[in-house]
Amino acid sequence: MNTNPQNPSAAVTPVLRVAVPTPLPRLFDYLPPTRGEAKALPGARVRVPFGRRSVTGVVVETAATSELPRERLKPASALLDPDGLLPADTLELLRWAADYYQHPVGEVMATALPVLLRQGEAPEVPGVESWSLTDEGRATDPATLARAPRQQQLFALLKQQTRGLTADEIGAELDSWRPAAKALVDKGLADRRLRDCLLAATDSPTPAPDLNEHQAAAADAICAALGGFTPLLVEGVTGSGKTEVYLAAIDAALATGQQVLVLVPEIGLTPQLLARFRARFAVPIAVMHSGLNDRERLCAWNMARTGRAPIVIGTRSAVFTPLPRLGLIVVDEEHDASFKQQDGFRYHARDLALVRARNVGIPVVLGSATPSLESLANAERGLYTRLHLPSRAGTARPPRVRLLDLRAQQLDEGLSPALLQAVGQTLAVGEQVLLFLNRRGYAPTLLCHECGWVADCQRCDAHMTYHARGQRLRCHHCGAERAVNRQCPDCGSTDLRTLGQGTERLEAALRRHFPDTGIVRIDRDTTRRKHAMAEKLAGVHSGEHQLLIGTQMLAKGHDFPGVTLVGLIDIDQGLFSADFRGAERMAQLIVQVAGRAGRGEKPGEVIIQTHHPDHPLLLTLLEGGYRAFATQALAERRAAGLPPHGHLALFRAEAPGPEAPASFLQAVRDHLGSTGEVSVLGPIPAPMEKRAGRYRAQLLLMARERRPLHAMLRAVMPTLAELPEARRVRWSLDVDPQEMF
DNA sequence: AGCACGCCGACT
DNA sequence: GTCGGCGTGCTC
Repeated sequence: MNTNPQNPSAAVTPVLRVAVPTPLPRLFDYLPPTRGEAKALPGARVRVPFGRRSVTGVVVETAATSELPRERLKPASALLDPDGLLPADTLELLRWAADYYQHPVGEVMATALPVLLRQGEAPEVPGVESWSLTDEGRATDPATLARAPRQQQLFALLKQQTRGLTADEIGAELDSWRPAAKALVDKGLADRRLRDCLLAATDSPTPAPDLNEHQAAAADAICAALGGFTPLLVEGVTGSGKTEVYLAAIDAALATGQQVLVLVPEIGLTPQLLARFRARFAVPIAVMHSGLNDRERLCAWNMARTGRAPIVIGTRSAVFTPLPRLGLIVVDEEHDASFKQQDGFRYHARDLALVRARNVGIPVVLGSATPSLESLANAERGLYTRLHLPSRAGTARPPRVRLLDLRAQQLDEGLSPALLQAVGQTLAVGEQVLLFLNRRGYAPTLLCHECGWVADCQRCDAHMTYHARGQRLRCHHCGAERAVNRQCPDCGSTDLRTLGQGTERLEAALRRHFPDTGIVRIDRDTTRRKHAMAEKLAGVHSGEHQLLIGTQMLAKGHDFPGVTLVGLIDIDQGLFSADFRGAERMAQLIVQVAGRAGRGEKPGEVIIQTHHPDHPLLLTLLEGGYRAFATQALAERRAAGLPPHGHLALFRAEAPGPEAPASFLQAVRDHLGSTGEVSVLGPIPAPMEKRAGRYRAQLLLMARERRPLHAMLRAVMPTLAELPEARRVRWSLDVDPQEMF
């Protein structure tokens, strides 16, 4: 039915090999659209019939023949991008990633495209919606809005910015501003119009500051590498001025007309960072983060694709952004776990940045105060150029770190007398204190003192956390929530006690000890509201709060110049993590938290409370710093054959009952076959077997060399979806897993 | 994943 | 008599 008798050249008509958004791990072949003369090029989207549906796919390649007989091929119904869409290097990266992570190529293509393009819309958008003052508004005295403070605030904001502000930009400054915007529009003072989505270039760029000798050497090394593939690892202690090094290198790349891609961790994309980039460069910047709406995201993506955005800053998924003149990639805080996607297409953006830089032939800069062991190993093998920023920029000096032995100490809600004393002294001289505890809520356990009953989550293998605010029990793994029991459900006793400390309890204890001190707690519970985080941080900077309590939210990115004392309340559970990466994460966390101390003029002090002051991790970290820890940890990984001295792949499966995951993974194991080069562990239940009512199991593959592991995966993956056991479970493969749960 | 087909239980 | 449960098969 598909042979066209009027077209004698049908035999030479190319076949389009199309990535279709489906979990099936292969391409689908189509004939070119019968109408329209433009040729469908690789990278262009096509509308194709797929089963009974019509979907948007991406042409990955064209071929002379198909494995299927031609008469079984359907023609594509439309070519959506006659002039192409994804450039060759982006397509190459996506195909490479689909193969490396053994993820269905159609889903990989789909994750790389903004939603609107997935839905078939045209890439060129007229602009993003923005609000600006009308001529009438500009001529209006703000005092006339005195009775409507919200409108007045919005008015003042719009007055500063003639090109208009998007919802995202207004939202960063004002809460619930939409009614005010509507009121201003109704009065004719403001209107909604379309503008481009770029962060405007500044008219007067801030001149580059003088770099110290280490910064200058690092920047020079990056600049010298421009034009060829070179990975560079910038190891800079907290406060050593890594960002200035990036900025200098970016400046050099921009000067030659190239584009620069900057990848940052999820929480790293702060207004402060953007302000810094914006103040420095006389070019517009495209920002790609989760706060954008679909149209804004497409607009930014298209600005990058068409070369109109010289700088693109984004989180993980920005690594796939098409950039025709890409000359440099920067991955800031390269050790950060948020570069690895933890569900669906489980790619690592840092690793893909390396692949992309190699494909394109450009330098890639990885920066961190606490580099991942993977990157350190590559540096040691001579694969990366290693650049050091050993000293803090300016006058700031490294903090003094002290272990505080908790054994046999009289603790008050987990606080030792020595720490309390140090906190008191620091507050007394008008300096700020940061206390870190990686556990939110009041107490992690609610226990019956009569019979030993513990409040457990019904759907997870976990205790409920007691939250004093609202008297609720919450499961931090599935989100289940219920009122706290008044009586033990087993024995009826009313003597229910809370065990252990969370940040909420710590806050209560500290308010008792320091009633006259401004105390602020920063964790997921206190920053849920939209601008709560920004407000709390502002309160810290203004000096309204002197004592900060927080979870690891506080450990990353934020700069607190007034903090001179940092206390880590309880690091012990992190010392004995079941995950082989636990020690690395713990060391990074300690160093990053400690780095919050004394970044201003005054020297800092760090106190680490522990029941294990002789723990080798702590001793090594204190005596030799992160470098010494890393050297030792790498030796241990080598001995155990673990990454980076070995390679892992993890099959996970989950189902409502415990049997199905185990039998599916056993079937996978049976299909893997055996080679001496890959060892297979499992199936074993996940460390927390039951979570959100589902039972989880895993099968771990370990190999010294990557090649036999990937060969095995490639051989087995196409058959797994066909297994009858696969129908009974949700399953996935995680290549280079970061977390083992 | 969708989406349809197909063959068995309780309802207007 | 049908509406609908989820098993199984297919998607160029």
